[in-house]
Amino acid sequence: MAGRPRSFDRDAALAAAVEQFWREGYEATSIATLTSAMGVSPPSLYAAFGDKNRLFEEASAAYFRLTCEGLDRAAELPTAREAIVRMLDDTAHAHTRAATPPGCLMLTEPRLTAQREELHQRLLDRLDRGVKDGDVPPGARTDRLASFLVAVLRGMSGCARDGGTLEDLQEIAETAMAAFPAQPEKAVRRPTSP
Amino acid sequence: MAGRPRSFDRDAALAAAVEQFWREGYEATSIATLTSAMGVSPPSLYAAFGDKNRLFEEASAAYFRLTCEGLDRAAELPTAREAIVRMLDDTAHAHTRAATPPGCLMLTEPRLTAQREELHQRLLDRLDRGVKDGDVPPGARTDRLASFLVAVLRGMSGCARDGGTLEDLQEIAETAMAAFPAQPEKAVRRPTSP
DNA sequence: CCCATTCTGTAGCGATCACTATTGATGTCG
DNA sequence: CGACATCAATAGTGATCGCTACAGAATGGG
Repeated sequence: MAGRPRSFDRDAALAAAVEQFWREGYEATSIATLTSAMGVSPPSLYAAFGDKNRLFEEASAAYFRLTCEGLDRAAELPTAREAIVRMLDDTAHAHTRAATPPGCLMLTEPRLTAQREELHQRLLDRLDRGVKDGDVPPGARTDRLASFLVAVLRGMSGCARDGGTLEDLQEIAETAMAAFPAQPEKAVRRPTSP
Repeated sequence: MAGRPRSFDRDAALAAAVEQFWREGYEATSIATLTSAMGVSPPSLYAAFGDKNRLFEEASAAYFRLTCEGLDRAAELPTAREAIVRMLDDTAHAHTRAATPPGCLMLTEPRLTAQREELHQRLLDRLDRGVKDGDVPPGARTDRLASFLVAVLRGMSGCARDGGTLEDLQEIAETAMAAFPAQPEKAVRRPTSP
């Protein structure tokens, strides 16, 4: 009932697939480049991962899981502002690491709309928690802010793809944070009319 | 010395090519879809436009020219803030028009890095003019601001590609404008120490 | 050992890729 | 009209696409 064991590390092969999809995107990545990068012949690839679509789904899910771990760690910071700053800075680093392709698979790949929506939701959740905790002003449009942040993240990814450096991305993030609503003061000062 | 005249409108065919590249990108657009959309047989296409690369260059150049016309019109507004607001709003409309594909060819296509650099330069020029005109504070980091704005534009394009509406994009633009430096006051008030 | 089972590599499937040789149609010229 | 120049359409180039049939190699159970 037992047959010949597979001769390659499935996780390592998947990681190689992640990198390929990350670097070139789904459409531009061919089975030939995948088999070459993964060190696996086509029949083995299809036996282990199904078809190109399912391999991509598994690869993007693995990528997404890692990304979310970073987001969750940043979200634990005491205030929403600190959490968002950390997320943006982590992103700047992740998009410009020499060991990995520039930019972000999740933010670039057209078919990963669902992942981007989940990213939006996670940002929104952290912002709403900030409102509840009192470190974000109660009138803040958290939904708009989350959409804005997703747009900025996307812009950072694109900038990295175009050769932007870590510093370039950090400057974008820093500039974007100027749009973050100011911390509410303990006593709200009523503006005086002229 | 004169031969048979071409039986199709070159400009109309180019416009159809622009739309195809705009909708699907360079790689995903095949000669077959182009000839179908342009109403031209392959040999005619190659005779009139060279190869796929040169057709794309001509198409993206035409797209870019139209985009720049809009930017130049917006740049004529009296202050840099007004100009940028207008640019963002025009972009929101252009990315969500029903008659054209969602998003932006220039901001999405990987190989159009040069066009994005020129966009950055145009934004920077307008911001620097704002500093010279006095409607942007002299200490403003216009280069960072321009990079930030390109990132936001890219984010808006991506949002539109994911199905974002005109209102979604306008909210992103409005939120981004909170990062625009405040108009300098006539008399600078020195902050008092506590 | 033999057999069943599962993996591996070669080799190739039909379809599509960007692109073009060939042939015939259609125009302007003398 | 005939000569010539240019375009258009069919058909097909070799290469590559995603994917798989087939045959040999490596395991565990009897």
